Amino acid sequence: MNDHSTCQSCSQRFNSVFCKAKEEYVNQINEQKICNVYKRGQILFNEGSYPFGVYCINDGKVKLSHQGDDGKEQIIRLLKAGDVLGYRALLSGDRYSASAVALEDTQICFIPKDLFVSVLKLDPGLAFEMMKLLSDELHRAEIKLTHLAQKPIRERLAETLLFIKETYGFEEDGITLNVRLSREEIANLVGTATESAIRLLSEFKKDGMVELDGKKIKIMKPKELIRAANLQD
Amino acid sequence: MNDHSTCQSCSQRFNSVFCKAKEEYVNQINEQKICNVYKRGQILFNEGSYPFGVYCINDGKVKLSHQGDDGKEQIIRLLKAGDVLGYRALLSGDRYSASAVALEDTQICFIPKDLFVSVLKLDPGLAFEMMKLLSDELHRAEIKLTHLAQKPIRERLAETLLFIKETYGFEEDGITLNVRLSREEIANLVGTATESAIRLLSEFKKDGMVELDGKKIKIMKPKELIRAANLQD
DNA sequence: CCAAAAACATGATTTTTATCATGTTTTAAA
DNA sequence: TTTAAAACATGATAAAAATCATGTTTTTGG
Repeated sequence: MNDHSTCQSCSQRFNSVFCKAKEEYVNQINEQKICNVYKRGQILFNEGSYPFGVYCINDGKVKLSHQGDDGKEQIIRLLKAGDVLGYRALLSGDRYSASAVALEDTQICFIPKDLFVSVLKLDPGLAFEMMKLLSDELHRAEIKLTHLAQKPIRERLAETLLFIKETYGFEEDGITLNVRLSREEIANLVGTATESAIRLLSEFKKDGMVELDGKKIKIMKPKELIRAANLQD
Repeated sequence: MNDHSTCQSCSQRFNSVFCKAKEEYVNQINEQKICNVYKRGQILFNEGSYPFGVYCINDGKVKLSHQGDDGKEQIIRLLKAGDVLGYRALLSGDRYSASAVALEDTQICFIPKDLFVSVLKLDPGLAFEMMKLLSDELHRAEIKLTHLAQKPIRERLAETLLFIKETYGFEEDGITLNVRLSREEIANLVGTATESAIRLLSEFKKDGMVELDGKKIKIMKPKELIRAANLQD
């Protein structure tokens, strides 16, 4: 289960924030990190528990989601190889405000809190990268917030499909979204009822914009999808 | 218009992030900052323009808002004395993604980009404070995102009134919210149509939870308002 | 391979929310 | 002060979206 060699060089291969740290610190991190494999559906951490470090995805996919007051899941981020997670709560000095679950079998490195914090103190370059990362996330969250408040569900679903494409890309065929999400998960990403997401996806299919084959989603007409998302930026 | 002495000691008086910097840097900031007074309705900066530094509110109130794709305003933050703004775009290396407007006559210090960045590089304590600030904002944005996706407007309006109370507090009477916002601005904070916000406020009044006197809003039954907001946390 | 559960799909209905219309009140500028 | 514009208010209507109901298909564990 615990395999150092698996991601000995992960921070080099992928351009995670840790690449921006000074070499000596990168080496320190590589020595002390702990690598694990999480099966599809396994929980990395749970909303409400205390952070003991940060996670860096070596290979695989992870969803980060809030539990709404009525228990409904809201997916707030999708993560891929090279992405870091768990830093928000750690830097705030909070418990986790979201849960992280592997969307497929995933290799993940764990960097202990003390190491992370001490390197962050000694290396302004890494600190800047973290600030940039946080700023970018904040930006994304604010845009999403505005769209959630102002755009109809049809547009938000189109935008979500494009976002999934941006995040995980296509399979070798160049049209199939490279991730398997349930309709419920798509709904929880869009912020709508599952039935609504299903219905709209069927509409998109009827319009020829997508093709549906179980959890496989093929983007047939990207340009029309962009129009359906009604994006100005 | 430009008055150094006005807020010579602002970073001491209010507990802004800059207090956490080392004394020599605080002094440097105090020397180089530029203070201005903005009249109610005046723009500090506009969405799409480039940041040349960060702003620190010495006294007064500011709203930060996005322009939705159809031109509708979405207020994403309310700021008060001691708060810093403009750092998100600067740290991301972006243009401003939001506009800042004074809600009343407001004293604001401007700290040039180069100074801010150089102090940030030299002082890990300040860098940590900035990371904490960003993390907290990100947290707030994610919670708001979930509520926007999952809660009905009535609950969100109640929550917004409580949020205004948390941010600006009460007037001397202990019940009147200490800020004047138009119904439209309240709607743009809640994320709904102006008429809906007006209607719900009237309902709250009928239920005896608030009293309305023009733009003055009095919170008569805070506990019932908390119940109406249906907050678990 | 089979059975049960979960996920998907779609129609009908209800609820929520936005929009439109119209009148009143407040605010601000001449 | 007066007057036009903006903000506020509220009813009526339309549109959007959630919920409920029911059947089908796909997954998954034994």
